[in-house]
Amino acid sequence: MSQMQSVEKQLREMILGLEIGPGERLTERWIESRFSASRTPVRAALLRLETEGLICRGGRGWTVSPINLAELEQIAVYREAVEVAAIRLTCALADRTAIDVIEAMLESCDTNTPREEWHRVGMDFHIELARLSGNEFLFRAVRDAMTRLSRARWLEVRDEAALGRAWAEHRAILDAARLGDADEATRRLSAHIVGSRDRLVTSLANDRRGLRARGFAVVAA
Amino acid sequence: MSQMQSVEKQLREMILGLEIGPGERLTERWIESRFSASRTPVRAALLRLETEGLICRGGRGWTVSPINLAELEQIAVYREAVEVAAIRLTCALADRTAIDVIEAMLESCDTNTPREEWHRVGMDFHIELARLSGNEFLFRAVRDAMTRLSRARWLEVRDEAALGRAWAEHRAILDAARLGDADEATRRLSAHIVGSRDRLVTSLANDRRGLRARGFAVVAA
DNA sequence: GAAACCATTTTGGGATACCAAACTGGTACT
DNA sequence: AGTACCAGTTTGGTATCCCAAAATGGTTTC
Repeated sequence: MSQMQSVEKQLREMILGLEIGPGERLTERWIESRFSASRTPVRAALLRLETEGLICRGGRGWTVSPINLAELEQIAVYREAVEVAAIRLTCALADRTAIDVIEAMLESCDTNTPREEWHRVGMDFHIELARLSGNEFLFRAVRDAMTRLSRARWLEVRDEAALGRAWAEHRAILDAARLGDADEATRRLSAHIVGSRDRLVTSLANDRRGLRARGFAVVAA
Repeated sequence: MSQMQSVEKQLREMILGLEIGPGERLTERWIESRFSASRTPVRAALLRLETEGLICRGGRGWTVSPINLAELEQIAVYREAVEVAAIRLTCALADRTAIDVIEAMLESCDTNTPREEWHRVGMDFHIELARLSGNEFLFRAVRDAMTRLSRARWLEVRDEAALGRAWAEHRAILDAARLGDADEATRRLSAHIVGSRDRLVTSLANDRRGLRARGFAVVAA
């Protein structure tokens, strides 16, 4: 793997894992020394992460994108449109057995599963479901949207009940899709996404003070 | 403007303007000398154009993305989902007077207008309509999709009647949106996009031989 | 004490040198 | 004639150096 890819991957993981907090400043020189790479691959990696929305140019220098509540709401609208289109395509497929693979993914989570795994599976559910549509653009759109939501979802305070409810909603969506009932699957998926958005934004808005205290920039617009 | 932006802009225009044909190979050194820039900004520009899908890594070196018929069909599905979501938001707006600006854009085209202008307005119609939704992600999605479709649409053989029909469809979409009739606007928009896609793919598939003879790579998948 | 000013440092943007891998063209051998 | 092989060239990937602009911090001035 080239240094460019290596730096990009590691830096993305640090940002998504909140090892570098939202709003923190980045300098090319720091990254350079941190990953023992020269500036050329570092700059290439920064350019790519910028298009992913994980970092942005903050006047002079680079900034890890703050968590933006208005943006989270817009992303929810966007992903709803795209995920609905994807599941409608999937419901129209003759062979929908691949849905079982996604269901198995859900089943692999139980009360002993670490929170980090729940988080990953929760994202992958939507991403893999979009992949089934066979449409590369719908798939990428969902994957990119989930990447942008990842940090906010990790910060969201979710109790055991909320996790279980989301899990059940995922199951219900799959059940409708397996039967090829596009309208029902769409209704359930839309409700799930809208519900997720509301809980997410509410949770972050409430914790905004605490998150800022931990050094995480959470902005309203 | 930085050299990076300058190279990116000029190279994008050359690709979209088919001055560099689909499928052609690019070398960093050629671009370097062509635009009198060093490899650093050239490399940055290439990385950005890659994320736009205008160029791709072809094993060794860079290749101007071929026109891919299967991809065009997938993009049509994608943009339909996104544009429909956008126009529904727009129809729900209290103030829809901005629609008149788009209508004025359409009106500026008549039989004396050069073909290039028709092409640009045809794209901008969809982009600006998406912008009205106020959702940055829907807007970007439409803009990026139209960028990817741009070269193919330019190559499409369209007679006077087809241009007029598309123009009338655009008008009809605006009329429904202005009244706030989301369902009717959606129906007309969907039909328009599906029709465009069919004409586009059919036209390119028929002309594939001729296009290849002109040095334009047109692939089926 | 605050504000204006200037020297120093830091930073991103750009230029260039170097390298290993891949490609090219020709040659020798069968 | 065809094929295997090899030297030379080209190319993207990387490291490093330079530069102008912006930030920084201390000092002077009012």
